[in-house]
Amino acid sequence: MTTYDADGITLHKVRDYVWEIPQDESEGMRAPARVLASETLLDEISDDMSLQQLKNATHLPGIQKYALAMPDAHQGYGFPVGGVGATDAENGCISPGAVGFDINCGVRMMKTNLRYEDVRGREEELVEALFENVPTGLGAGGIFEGSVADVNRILQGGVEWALAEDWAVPEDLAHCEDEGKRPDAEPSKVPEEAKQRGRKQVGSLGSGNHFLEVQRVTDVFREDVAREFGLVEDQVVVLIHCGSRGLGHQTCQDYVRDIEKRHSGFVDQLPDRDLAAAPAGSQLAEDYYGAMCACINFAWVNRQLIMHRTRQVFEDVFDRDWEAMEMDLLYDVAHNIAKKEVHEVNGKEKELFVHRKGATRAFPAGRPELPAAYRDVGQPVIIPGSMGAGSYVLRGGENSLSETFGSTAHGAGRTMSRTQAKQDYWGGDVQTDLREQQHVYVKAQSGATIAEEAPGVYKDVDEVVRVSDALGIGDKVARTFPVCNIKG
DNA sequence: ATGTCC
Repeated sequence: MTTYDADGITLHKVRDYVWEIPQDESEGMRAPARVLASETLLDEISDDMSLQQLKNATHLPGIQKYALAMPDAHQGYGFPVGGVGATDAENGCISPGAVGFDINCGVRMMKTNLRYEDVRGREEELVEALFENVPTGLGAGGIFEGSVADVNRILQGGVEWALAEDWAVPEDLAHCEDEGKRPDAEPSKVPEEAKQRGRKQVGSLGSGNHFLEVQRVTDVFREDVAREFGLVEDQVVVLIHCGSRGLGHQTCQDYVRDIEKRHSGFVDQLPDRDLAAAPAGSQLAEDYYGAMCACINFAWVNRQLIMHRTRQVFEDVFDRDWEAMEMDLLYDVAHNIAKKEVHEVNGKEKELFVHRKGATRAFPAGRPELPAAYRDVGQPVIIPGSMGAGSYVLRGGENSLSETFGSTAHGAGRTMSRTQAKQDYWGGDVQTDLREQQHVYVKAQSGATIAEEAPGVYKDVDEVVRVSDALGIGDKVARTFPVCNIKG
């Protein structure tokens, strides 16, 4: 048997791109763990704490089948980014650390009918107009600023609120995961302080790896699926990557603390306090789930307002109505989320909390959750790469339901810490190189953010996507390359 | 990721 030794953790090769850490009950593992990666990616994944964190995740009560690391996995808070963990929704647990601090950090892609030649030569103008109109960075305010009562309406209604306030058209809802609204949202369970922070953050990009990028489609791999998605070579598209800002962060933080306090016995059984989980059925598990669903709605509204503002910017720059430019939403996918979903486990349908932290839902054709537009083809999966490498659109793969609880990767995944990146790169140089060598126009609030997000700090997104495609969990449909990018 | 320290 082929094995891979990673500093005290031995993985057994199950088949190409599938590696397993066998269950050791004496250690308290309640299931095996699996890493979906090529050996190249495994070399990078085993370089940080992510394999130990993945092993720790198998200790979560009620964990089903195996804890999973996607090809882009790297270490996170308690639970790896690029991790998937499904727990029994009745007798298991829910873990905020396995969702992530940025609840419903995610990405949406908006199409246009513009061609690359329509924007080439106007990058500077476009990037300036976007930077002027879309709030970026910390403390920049939001496109919409309201009262706590407004925040409550957003938390409850999701994109339905945006539609009622003329920040959306009905087609936007029809092209968003869950139609842009988690019905399980309980705004009353979101901490007051989180709502206060959220008041001024509705329609704001934030900082770190969040960005808005105009891109062009460079490659189409599956013509039939691309046609269904409305994607063609040379088409201009817009990618928006951001989350629930301080509101989601505060909510996660408060619930982790509460869980550690009120379920200390339960948490003490786990190998890492940062994995803190509330037992399914407990009041706190219910409260966290309701609050998290509300934060999910907030993040969808956040991306919706940014997208709608982008339509207005394009109207100004290109002097045409956005409808005439066919600026329609392709899809919006969550990257940090836990959801009640029904999956088959040992031949039986079971309701699970599927934690996807830095992982994308990748449902194939036929799943009832999919919107009408994609029910017969499979959902679009959007995987941002780096500013120098481009991004991918995939289609939920047939094998995802049996292999990954309907999930695949979410990005390139970092290989270098932010601190290290700022030592190795200078923002101004990265910006100049991108412009002169790759014709990519970047504008950011802070040079440090550009350094932190230098293309060199990321894994090879082509390799991540190649593995997803080979495993049949997410099929390659199209590739894009940046035109211009704004960030915090 | 994040009013990058309650």
